Amino acid sequence: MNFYRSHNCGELNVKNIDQDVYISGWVNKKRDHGGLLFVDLRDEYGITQCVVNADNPSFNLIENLKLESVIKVSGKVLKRSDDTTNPNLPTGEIEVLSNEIIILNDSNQIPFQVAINDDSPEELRLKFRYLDLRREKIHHNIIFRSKIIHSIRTKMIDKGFTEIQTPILTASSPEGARDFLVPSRLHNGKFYALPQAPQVFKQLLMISNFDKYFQIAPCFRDEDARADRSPGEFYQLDFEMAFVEQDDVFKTIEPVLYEIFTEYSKKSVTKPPFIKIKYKDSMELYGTDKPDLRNPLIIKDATKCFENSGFKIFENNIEKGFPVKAIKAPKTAGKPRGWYDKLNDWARANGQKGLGYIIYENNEFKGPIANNLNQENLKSIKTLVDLENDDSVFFISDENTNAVKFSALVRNKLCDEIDLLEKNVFKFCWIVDFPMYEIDQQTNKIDFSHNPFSMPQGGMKSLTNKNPLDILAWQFDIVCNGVELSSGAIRNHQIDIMKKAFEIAGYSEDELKERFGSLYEAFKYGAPPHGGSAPGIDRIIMLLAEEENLREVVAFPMNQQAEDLMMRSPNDASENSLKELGIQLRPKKK
RNA sequence: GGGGGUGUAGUUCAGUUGGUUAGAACGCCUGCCUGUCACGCAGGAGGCCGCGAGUUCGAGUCUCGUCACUCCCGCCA
Repeated sequence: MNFYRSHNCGELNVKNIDQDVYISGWVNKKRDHGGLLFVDLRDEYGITQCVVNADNPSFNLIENLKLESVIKVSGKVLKRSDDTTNPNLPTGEIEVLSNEIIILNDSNQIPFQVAINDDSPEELRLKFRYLDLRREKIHHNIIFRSKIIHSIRTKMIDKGFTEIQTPILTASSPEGARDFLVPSRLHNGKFYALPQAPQVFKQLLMISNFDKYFQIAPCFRDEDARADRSPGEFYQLDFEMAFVEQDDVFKTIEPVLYEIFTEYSKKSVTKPPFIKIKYKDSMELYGTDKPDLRNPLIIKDATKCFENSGFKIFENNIEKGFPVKAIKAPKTAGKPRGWYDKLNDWARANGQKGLGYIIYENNEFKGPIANNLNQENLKSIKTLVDLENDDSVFFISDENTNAVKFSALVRNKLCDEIDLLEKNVFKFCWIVDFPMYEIDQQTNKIDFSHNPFSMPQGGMKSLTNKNPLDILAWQFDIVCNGVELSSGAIRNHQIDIMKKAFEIAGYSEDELKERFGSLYEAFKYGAPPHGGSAPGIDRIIMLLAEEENLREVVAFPMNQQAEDLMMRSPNDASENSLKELGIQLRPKKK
């Protein structure tokens, strides 16, 4: 009890009848009957109807008060008559008959409705984020976020993890994204970098004999945004364990994710152990390394079916070394011609020449491609994708990388079109056995395909004996409903293997020392084998809150251009600051 | 850096094949109203149709450019 409230706006009920109370909150709604005024007073805990009679000295004041003003209402709790109770409100059986009303802070005309959840322009919502955050849905998302993070923290600590903070102002580390730089005043011309992840620090903590480390870690990357990728900054459940193998990491984090997802959602959740899909298989079956397993469609390689088929377009492609991919669309033979045409248009809009298809109906193959093929080819296709009556099958042919990418799109599109996505379920899987190296598309040179911290499978033996492109890494991702939640690895903790790994990617020992100086040194003093992962907190919450966009689960997000419209960030630096930092601007020509 | 979508009142949206004075709902203002809870009734204000060119007798509508927001690709675990 203090000056402002004896109760909050959500707790009064029939037990409080006849009590003198005082409550404070925002004016959510007013209903003015001339001689009688209803005010819905709102705080975080609920809404209470306050009645203001015409003989109340504050009547005129409140009648003219703008919505979202903050007031304190003192009065008596009355039971509402049966015909005036509101079953939609927890406080709907009572009301507060106002006596004294104090305006604590009045509001200007609000730029968008707070009491109603309509679609306001995102630009306005971000500019007036404090108003937006009052609105029911997003307000609850932020509370939801807090609960989930609390729960994650408890579970990690219960599992024996130690929470440790690592520096924000640090040095550039070689994760691969662009760094945010912070100029140093004490060292003119030098810069701190914000961590892209606490990667190096968590490995150093392993070397420091912290057996199990975790942190709800802020990460900063200067890369372009997506709906599921905040520009600038985001949070990871960063964890690392000493003396572990890949399966130990899996066994540790699987129950945490399973429990979080079952506690905070009504959907059914994959039970541990989550299935493991090899990277290579995932690319082949789903065209992506983050497959949505709610989608039952799979991709088949139909290249052989079109060899010497008489269908010139694909045959020419095959001669160039391009594959043909096939995806069965079950029970779509009855779809009108327009449906197929529309998919064809969609394919063109996505940069393809078209989207071929064959319809299998009444034991006959139909459609433009079918007419070009002989029965033998058609039968091989039927067997390949297991065509049943009334199914159709779609074909993608392009240069391999494009074909794989586009077939993933087609797989999603068809699932969407035929409404095959399994509902009310979170489907987890591990993607494992990522390749250690890949060919850089631009330079045509061998480079690390993930980060260079991972241990190659087979260790030094693989590095010396195998074709680099055949070497797998102890590198894994966890994927849920097509969203990549995290990636992790068993790390490379041995200098000689590291030297060799870098040598293969074309980096000298000097470069290794330059980029990994701290780890390179530390590995000389007894580094335990270790590994870990870092699930994205924002993405987990986005999935659980069933939101399509990260901004809906972040209190103060930036827009897609990485601007904070409310704080007006980024902004110019004052001449004074620049001078002190020894920085002269070099404006880019547009 | 590239591609798609959107841009009309404070907000959500409608606006025909290019054709009078650009509409509706919510919000706002004024008045009325003692039982509403999406209160009701009557009246009213509010528009550089994102911006700039162009085509046309005539542009919210067509063309080009540009800006903003958003989604995607590139980039990024």
